[in-house]
Amino acid sequence: MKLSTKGQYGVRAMFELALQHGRGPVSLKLVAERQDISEHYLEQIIALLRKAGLVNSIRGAQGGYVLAREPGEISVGDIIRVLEGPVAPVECVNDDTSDRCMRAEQCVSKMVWAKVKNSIEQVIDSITLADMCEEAEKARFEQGSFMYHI
Amino acid sequence: MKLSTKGQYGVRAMFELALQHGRGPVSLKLVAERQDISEHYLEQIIALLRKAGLVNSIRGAQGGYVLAREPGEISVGDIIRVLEGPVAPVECVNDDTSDRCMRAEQCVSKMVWAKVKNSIEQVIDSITLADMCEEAEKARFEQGSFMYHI
DNA sequence: AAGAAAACCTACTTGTTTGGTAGGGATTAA
DNA sequence: TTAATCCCTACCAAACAAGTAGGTTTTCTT
Repeated sequence: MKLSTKGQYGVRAMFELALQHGRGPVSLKLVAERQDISEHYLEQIIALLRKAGLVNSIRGAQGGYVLAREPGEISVGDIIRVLEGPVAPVECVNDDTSDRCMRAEQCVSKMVWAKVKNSIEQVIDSITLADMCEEAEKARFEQGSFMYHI
Repeated sequence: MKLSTKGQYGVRAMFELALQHGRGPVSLKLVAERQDISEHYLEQIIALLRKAGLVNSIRGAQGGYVLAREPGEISVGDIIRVLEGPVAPVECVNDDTSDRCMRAEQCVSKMVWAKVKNSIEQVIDSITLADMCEEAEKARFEQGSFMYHI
């Protein structure tokens, strides 16, 4: 049940863009620096997010990336699905797959995976970048005490 | 957010043992056949479950495996943690790791992963093999109509 | 017009994991 | 004693992860 760095980096990069939202394009260099991610690797990740329509790019000097929608309109789930594929823990509970379940016993395990899938989706689809920004703002005021009550 | 076949096969094998619970040892051959899993591969998987104390083995002819505890005392989470490691979607929310979070921003994403982790754990720790058997029994009576309302 | 800052692109690399297979040895019921 | 069964180590091919390398193209600034 692991997330690859692609998903992690992607969320962190998008969060960084959300923090700067409304203040013009942000260069990848800055994002990579602030989030401590290899710039070149991040380039490949953000290319996927661009193709998926979650960010827009501005080329040339002083260019960079901006969120394609408001931070409140982009959820963690949107980002993860682009970078990691569908959240189904096993293939057979994936909506895209027309995979038939052959026996009743398998159905029972399938039900377990479906429950896992739903609970994950409920979490990641309910948290938007705006929520994360708000949380960060809150943390800033609480002066680090935040770290102790995650 | 994928589960490897190891986890899937493991749960299905344990479920099979639960169905036969109380009726003596079940050979790996039978389990593999019924669940359509490579016997040799399953051998490696069940070895891990044995070392973790979830099943006991009886060697020799007419031997096999039995659950080490009652089906109601073994959760899906117990099985998955043995075969897939801790359920933390990212390393930094793993209890075993003494990984310090360096910046407040990272904390925000960390909080997201912690929520995901908790919701997964709540599901897999609350479903026992006994629950799965009960569900299978129910499905048997509903004569296949079960398949359509997962 | 020149230079630099940026996005964009394809290919390569290195190590790890996955999902097994091969080939035996040890134990025990019949 | 023999067949069924668990037990063990080693090996393997393919895929994936997490980057690096080395460019091209676009556009702002001077």
